[in-house]
Amino acid sequence: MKIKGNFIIFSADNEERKDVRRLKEKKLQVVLDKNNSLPTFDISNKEYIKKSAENQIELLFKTNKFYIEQLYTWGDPEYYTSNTELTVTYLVIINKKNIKNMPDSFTFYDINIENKEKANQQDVILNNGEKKIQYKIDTIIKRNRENVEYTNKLVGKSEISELTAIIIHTGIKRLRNRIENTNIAFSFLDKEFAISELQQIYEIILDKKLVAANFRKKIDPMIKKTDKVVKESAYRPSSRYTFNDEFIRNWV
Amino acid sequence: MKIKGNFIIFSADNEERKDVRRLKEKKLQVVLDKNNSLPTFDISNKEYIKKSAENQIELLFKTNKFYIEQLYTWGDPEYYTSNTELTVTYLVIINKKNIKNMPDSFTFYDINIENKEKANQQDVILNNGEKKIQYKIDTIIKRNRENVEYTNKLVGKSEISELTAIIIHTGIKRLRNRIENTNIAFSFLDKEFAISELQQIYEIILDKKLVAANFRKKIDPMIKKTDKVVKESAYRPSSRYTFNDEFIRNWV
DNA sequence: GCAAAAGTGTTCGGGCTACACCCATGG
DNA sequence: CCATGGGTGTAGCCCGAACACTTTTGC
Repeated sequence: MKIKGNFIIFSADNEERKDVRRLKEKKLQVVLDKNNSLPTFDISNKEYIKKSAENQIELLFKTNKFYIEQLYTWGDPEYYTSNTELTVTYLVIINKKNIKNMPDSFTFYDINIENKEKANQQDVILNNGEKKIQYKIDTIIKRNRENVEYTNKLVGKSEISELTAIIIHTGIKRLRNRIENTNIAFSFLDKEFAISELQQIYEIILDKKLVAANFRKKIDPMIKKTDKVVKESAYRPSSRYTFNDEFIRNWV
Repeated sequence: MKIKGNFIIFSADNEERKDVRRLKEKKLQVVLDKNNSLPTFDISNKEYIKKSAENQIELLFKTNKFYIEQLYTWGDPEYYTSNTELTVTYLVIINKKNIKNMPDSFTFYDINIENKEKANQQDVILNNGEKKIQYKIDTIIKRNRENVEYTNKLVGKSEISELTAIIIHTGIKRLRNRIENTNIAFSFLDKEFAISELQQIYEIILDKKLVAANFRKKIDPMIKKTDKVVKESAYRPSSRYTFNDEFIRNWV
């Protein structure tokens, strides 16, 4: 049986400012290889699988600063045109500023998800500036006493494979879960950041606007104020904060 | 590379009554094969991996009523004495009353977790009536800005393999998460049940006593009252309830 | 009557939401 | 001076925790 590992790599990048004076807006991004597939790695027989994954990320981006966790193992032969039969996916969060090098074939695509009213179908547009990849995903929910089962289907044809679309979908769901229960949000940012930057990470992952005053209070125990002050916009400068290492939550 | 699938199968059984008049107490149980290992299945190249897992459970227990979800894929060669190099684990919840048949080599072990005060070490005792398997698990937590990493280690020697111990540990953690966010609790019970039975499922999974009055209110939207009344104990009979199919939550 | 379990109601506090309001900045 | 972002305070609401209390049953 042939096994492959692959990565769903998320990052958050600043878009162009709408107005010189205003804040930069962040976008959630994902890395695709040039053939619209996810970056892969080989699972060596002699190496701890997570170590293989970590080593590959270090090799690809020449940094050891990133978040990584196992996402899911896929084994539906229908998804494949290749002869791989099992794919172990790792979810990675990386701050672009830590990337020292990257294969030419990789590009970061902005993720835009539309059709939010219709929860069972999502229109996704991936955009790397040069190329746009569009697709629709249906979510079918089967509920009964024994189970709640989600099945995702790619609707129609797309440049992207069904498995890739489903992995992106599953990855975003995992991010949404993790951002509420862990400190993953900080992995998107520099060591020191403005609260508004952190809020933007929450907003792009949860895909909704948050009230700044309330957000500030909610994340207060997770952060520490530094004595540094930086101007993000043309307006009042903000203090820089860091992650509070003493913060403990019942991480799941 | 050699791949195996295996199962961490949970069930809840009634213990002996302490007093004829009192309620039966439930115990969380797990299935082990006779060599203290977890039941396995073969991952066929031609079959959807989840289907392989489901088919095997159906074959082993002669029922199609069970809950199943993928738990994790393990690949640390240190864990193995055998020549398997990758193990995909599925978590299964089964109500014993639905089991029509079972291999002789399987037994259900009660799970007792002690040393609760010391959160970083757990004493586990598995007991099937005839045999007791004891072991200790250490949880090492590494926290930093990029990650919160849990590493579990089997302390000392045990009749159970380290991977098996870790899978049980991980399975219980998953159950705890799922019981708060999904309807898995109902998979342990008959279609119709008393609220106290449901509460016992929550209690054995969360490993703490709950206040009946509050529990009742909390789960009220998830259940429907039937007109059936049954005596569980020698005292006031309870109404039977069923899962409310209309109940919708943001299942993760 | 009593103990245990089924079931209802009330109070309290913490956390989230909404929102008013202040300060700081530069165009 | 005004738009925008940084930052504080407060009032209302919902939900969970604690607990008092009633009802039902068998011994």
